[in-house]
Amino acid sequence: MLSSALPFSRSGVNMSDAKPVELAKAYEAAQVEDRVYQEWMDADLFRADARSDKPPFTIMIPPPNVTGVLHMGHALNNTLQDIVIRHRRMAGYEALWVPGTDHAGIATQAVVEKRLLEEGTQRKEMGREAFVAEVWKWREHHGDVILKQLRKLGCSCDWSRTKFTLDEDMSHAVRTAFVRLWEKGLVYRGARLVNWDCTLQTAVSDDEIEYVPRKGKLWYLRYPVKGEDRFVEVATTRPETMLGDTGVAVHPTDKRYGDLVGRTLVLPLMGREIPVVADESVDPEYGTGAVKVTPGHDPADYERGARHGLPIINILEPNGTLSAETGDFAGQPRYEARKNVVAALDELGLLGKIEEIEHNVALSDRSKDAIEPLVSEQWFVKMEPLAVPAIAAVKTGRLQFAPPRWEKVYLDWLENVRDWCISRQLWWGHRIPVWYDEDNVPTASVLDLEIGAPHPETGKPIVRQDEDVLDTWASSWLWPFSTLGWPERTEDLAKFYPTQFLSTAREIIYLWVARMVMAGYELLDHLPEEQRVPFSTCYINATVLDGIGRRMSKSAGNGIDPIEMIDKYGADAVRYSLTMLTREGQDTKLSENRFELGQRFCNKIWNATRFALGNLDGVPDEVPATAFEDRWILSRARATIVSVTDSLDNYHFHDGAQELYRFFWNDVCDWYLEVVKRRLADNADPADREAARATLARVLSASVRIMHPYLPFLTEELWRFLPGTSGPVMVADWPDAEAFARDEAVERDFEQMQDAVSAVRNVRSAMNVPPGKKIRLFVKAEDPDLARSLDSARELVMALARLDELTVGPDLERPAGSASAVIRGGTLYVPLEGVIDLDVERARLHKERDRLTNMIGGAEKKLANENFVSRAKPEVVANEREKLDSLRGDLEKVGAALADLG
RNA sequence: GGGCGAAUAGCUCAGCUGGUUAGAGCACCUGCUUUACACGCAGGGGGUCGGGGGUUCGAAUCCCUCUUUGCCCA
Repeated sequence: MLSSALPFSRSGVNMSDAKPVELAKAYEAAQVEDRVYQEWMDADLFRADARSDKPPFTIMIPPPNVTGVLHMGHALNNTLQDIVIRHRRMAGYEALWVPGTDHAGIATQAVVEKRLLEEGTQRKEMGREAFVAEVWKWREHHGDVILKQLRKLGCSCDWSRTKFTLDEDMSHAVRTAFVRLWEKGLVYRGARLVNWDCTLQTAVSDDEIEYVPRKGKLWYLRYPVKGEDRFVEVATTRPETMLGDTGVAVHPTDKRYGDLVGRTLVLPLMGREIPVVADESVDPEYGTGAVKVTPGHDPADYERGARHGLPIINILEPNGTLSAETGDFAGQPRYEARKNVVAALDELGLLGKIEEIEHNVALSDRSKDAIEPLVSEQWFVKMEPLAVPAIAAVKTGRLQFAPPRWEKVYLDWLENVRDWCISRQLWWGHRIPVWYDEDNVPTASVLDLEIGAPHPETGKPIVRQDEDVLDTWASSWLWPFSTLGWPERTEDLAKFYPTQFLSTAREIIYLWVARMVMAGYELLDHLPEEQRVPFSTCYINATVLDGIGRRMSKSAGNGIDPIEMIDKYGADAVRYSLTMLTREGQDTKLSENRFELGQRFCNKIWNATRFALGNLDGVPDEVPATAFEDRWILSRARATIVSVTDSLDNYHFHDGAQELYRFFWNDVCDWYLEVVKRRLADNADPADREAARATLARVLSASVRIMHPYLPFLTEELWRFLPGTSGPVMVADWPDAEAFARDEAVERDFEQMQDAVSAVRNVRSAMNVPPGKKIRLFVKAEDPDLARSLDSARELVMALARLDELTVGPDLERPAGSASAVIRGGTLYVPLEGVIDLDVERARLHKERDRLTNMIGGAEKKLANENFVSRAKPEVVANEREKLDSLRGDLEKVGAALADLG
C-alpha cells in the first residue's frame, strides 16, 4: 500500500492492482482538502522562482489585519485572487502570490491593552518597551490566524515570502520612504486640527472615521451684545464647545444681522468679548443663521477663524476632559460639561429652545467614540505632488479599474486630496524616525541615532526620538514593493514588480489603492515611469451582504463564518458558490443554503468522474473521434475552453463559473455520459468502445484542468486517478483549445437530436408512459436535415428516448392512436394505442397552437410594417421572414395533428 | 448635501455594444432505485422585464423623470 502522504500518487490504492479505483459514493471534502494542501506544500508548489524564464504574474494580497479572522469578504476576495493565480500558473506564467498581514496599529494595541486591563495593569504602568514586547508576544500566540485560514480556503500563496508590516526589512522600507519624503520636503510637522479619538487618545485620519446618524439635540444659545440689551441667538449640537468660542459668524447678505457685523458680543460663562463677523460659508437657512465660531474644535470654524484672524482656544485635554481654558468647567468629562453648560446658561436665562434632531455624528472606526476635532502637533505628508502621477496612471490607462466606474471614485479623491496625517499617538507601530537635538531641531534618519550623538546638521547632541508612531497605512502603501525587498534592488523586485492584479474592496480605494500608486511612482524612481505603477488592474470586488441585504458585521451578529461553511460544505463548494453568486463589483446577498450549489456541483463532478474511471482502465491515448457524439462533445469542450479562458483573462469570474457548470453538468453529464454508456458496455463494438473511452478521457482531462482554479482540491484529487496524468494538476498545462476540433454542423445536428428526444420525453411524461416502457417513434421529417441528423443519431435517440423502434421518413402517415409533437423540420408520432388520453393530447396541442399563433401574429405585424422592412438591416428582415415561414409550417403541422384527433 | 449602483419568474441573480421564441440555480408541481450521482434523473407550471414619458421601424437593453432601495464620500 502506498501511504496517503506520498504526493500525487493514487493515495490509498495499490498501484499494482489492475482493478479500477474505488472512489467514495459521495465527494467528501473533509477527507481530501487538508491532505491535498499538505501535498502541495510538501512538493513546494507555491514557491515562485525569481530566476525563472517564464513571464511573471504577481499578486500582492491585501494584507489583512494581524488581529483579524476570516470573514466572507476575505473568503471572496482571496478566492478570486487564488483563481487568478492558479489560472496564470497553469497558463505558463511564473506566478507569485505574496501573503502577509499588517500590524494594524490601533486595533492591535487596543486588543492587547484590553487584555492588560483584564489582568489589572495598563500600558503606561509597563512602559513603552515592555508594552511593545507584550504586543509581540501576543502576535506570536494569537496573530496571523487568518493566514492559516487562507490555507483552508485553498489559497496558493507563496508562504516562504510571507510578510508582516513590522518585520525588520519592512521597517527599513518604511524608514527609507519617510526619509526620502523628508528630504524632498514632502513630510512636515505642524499644529493642525485633527480628528481626535479620546478613548484611544490618538489622532486618526479622515478615512478612519464613519458618520453615523444619531438622534441629538440642537440647542439655541443667546449671546448678549456688548453694551446693549439684546442677544444674538446661535444654534449648536455641541453646547460645551461654546467655552472655546472666539466669534460669531453670519452671512454677509443676511438682513437680520446686517447691523451686528463688527459689533462685540460677550460670551456667557466665560465673559470673553468676541466679534460678529460676516462669512460667506454660513448657511442662513440653518438654525438662526448665526453660528458660533469655535476654531479649536470644528473644521469649518477652523477655516472661518483663519479667515477672520480669530484666536484658537483648546478646551479639551487628550482624554476628553475639559482643559484649564474653561474656568469652572475644567476637569469635567465632555458630556458632563455639556449638561452643566446647558444648565448654567439656562440659569442665566440665556438658553433658547431645544430641538430634537437627527444628525450625522463622526465616530472613530476603532473605538466607536465620537471624534473630537482638536488642534495638535502632528506629522503630515504633502499629497498634491504625489497625486499628480497617480492621476496620470489612470488617465493613460496604465492602471485600469475593474469594473471601470471605480476609476472615477479614485480620481475624485486624488483630485481633491488633502494632506495625510501620518502620526499616531500609539506605541505599536513604526516609530517616527526623527530625532531632536537640545534645541528641538529635528532630523530624519534611516538608521537609529544614538542619544548623545551629534545632530548631523547642528552638531549638537541628540536628546530624544519622536514619541509618535506612523499610521499603519504608511507601511501598507509600500506593500507592492517592500514585500519584494525594496529599497534593496533584489532579484524579486526586478522579476516581480510591477504586479498585475490587485483585488480589494471599494472602501479602500483611497486608504490604500491610491496611496500605493502614489508610493510606486514616488519611490520606484530607478524604474522608467511606465514601470512604476504597482499593479495594472485593480479589481474592486463585491460586498457580501447577508440574506436580507445588510452588511455582515460582528456587532449585528449576521455574519456567516466561512470556516464553518468550509467544514460543512467543503472549501471548493464555498469558493464556487461565492464566485457564482458574485457579479463583478455588484453587492451580493448571501445566505447559508447558497453553498449547496457548490456542494452539488462538486458531488456531480466527483460522481461523473467516478463513473468514467470505472471504464477508463488502459484507455488508449488518442483515437480519432468519428462518432457523432464524440465530435459533438469535443467541439463543445473547445468552445468551453475558449470561453472560460477568456473569462479568466478578463477577470469575469462569474461568467467562467457559469460556463463550467453548464458545460460539465448539461453537456458532459446529462448528454454525453448518457449517450456514451451503451458504447462502454462489454458487448459494444471494441473499436467503437476504444474511441468512446479515449474521448471521455480527453474531455475529463480538459475539464478537470479548466475547473482547477475554481475547485482546486476536488480537481487535484480526481486528477491523480485520471489515466495518463503525472504530477499535480495544479502545475499541469492549461488545456489548448486548438487541440479540440470545432464542428458547428455536428453541434447543430446534435441540438436537433436533443429537441427530438426532449419532445418524446415530454409526450411520455404527459401520457404517463412508465419510464421503463419502450415505445415506438415515427418521425415525419419534411426537412432532410432532420432526417439526416436523426439517422446519424439513430441509436442515441433510441437509447435516450427509450424506443424499441424508430422510423423516419419524409411522408409518413400518422399511426392510429398516437400522440404527436412538432419540432423544427418535422412531426413526431408516438403510437400509444389504448394509453393515450385524448383530452390531454388536445390540451397539449392547443397550447402549442396558441403559442405559435401568438408568435406568428407578432412576426406578421412586424413584416407588415413598411418602416421595418425598409429600415431594419436586411439580415434582420430576412431572419424574421424565415422565422415566420418556420412558425407557419409548425402551426400547420399542429393543426394537422389536431385534425387527426377529430 | 455630493457621487455611484440596483429594481427582470416566489427567492438569488444572468441577459455586453437595441433585432432569432427573456435565461440559470433554488423553491414549487408530476413521475422515477434508468449501467456515476436522490448533493440524483426526466417532465412541467411560473415573469412582458419598478411607474411614467421619450428616441427608434424596433427597447428588459439607449435618454429623461418619478418611486423604492443599497453603497461610498462630506
